[in-house]
Amino acid sequence: MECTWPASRKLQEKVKEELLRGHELANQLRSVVGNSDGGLLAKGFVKKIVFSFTTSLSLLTGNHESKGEHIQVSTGSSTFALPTIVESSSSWDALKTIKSRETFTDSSSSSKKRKISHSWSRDAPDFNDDGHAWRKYGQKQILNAWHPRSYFRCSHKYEQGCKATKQVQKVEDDPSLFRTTYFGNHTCKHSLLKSPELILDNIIGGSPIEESNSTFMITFENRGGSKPRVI
DNA sequence: ATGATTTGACCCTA
DNA sequence: TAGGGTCAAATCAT
Repeated sequence: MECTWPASRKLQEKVKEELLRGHELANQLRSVVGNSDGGLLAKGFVKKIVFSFTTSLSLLTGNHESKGEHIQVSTGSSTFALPTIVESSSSWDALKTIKSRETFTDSSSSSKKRKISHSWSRDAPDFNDDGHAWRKYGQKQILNAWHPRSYFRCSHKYEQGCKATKQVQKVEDDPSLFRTTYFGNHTCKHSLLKSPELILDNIIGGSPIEESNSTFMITFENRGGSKPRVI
């Protein structure tokens, strides 16, 4: 009956920290690459990013034995599986905090809605600091969720055909945080980069990551812009 | 007056 | 058919 909630939560917090850090560094890397050839600076950032994600993945794979369940993480060009860190039978709530409906698909889950191939989500106290102009076009109460989900599209959708959208929902465990899930790339002129994709070598595989030969791509739909914006 | 938000209805997908 | 995603008219804010 009782689950391993506290331990899992602590772990999740750590993982979240690391992933956010990775994202932060990725943004810096994009700036560097965007302004110049990159070179050594870019390499340094890439190393740090790799380390962040390595730490996260080690936490996910090292301390908790998989029971055969996996979360599929779609990164656009590739999909890899991570073992879940919750007990399969004990904690639906915990599972919910980890799995975004669109970002992750669980083979045993009953998630019904459309599959989204490019998405990325983050938890932050402020959901409107991503440097883009968004326009809210809907809000819905979601089944089994305490908080409604808000739907935003790029303000330049019609003038420039930008297809970027995002969904914002309060984190159930921590209502002071907003979980923002981004879909699609910004194609509007205000975007600094067209497709912020990072290809990282030596990541993942389930084995020591430094020694892995696999390659995977991380796609961030949001950009660390500087333009203050209003929703 | 204009643009943004709200909200109920409708559409689409699993 | 249920439920998430989007539309669009009404309302609100500037």
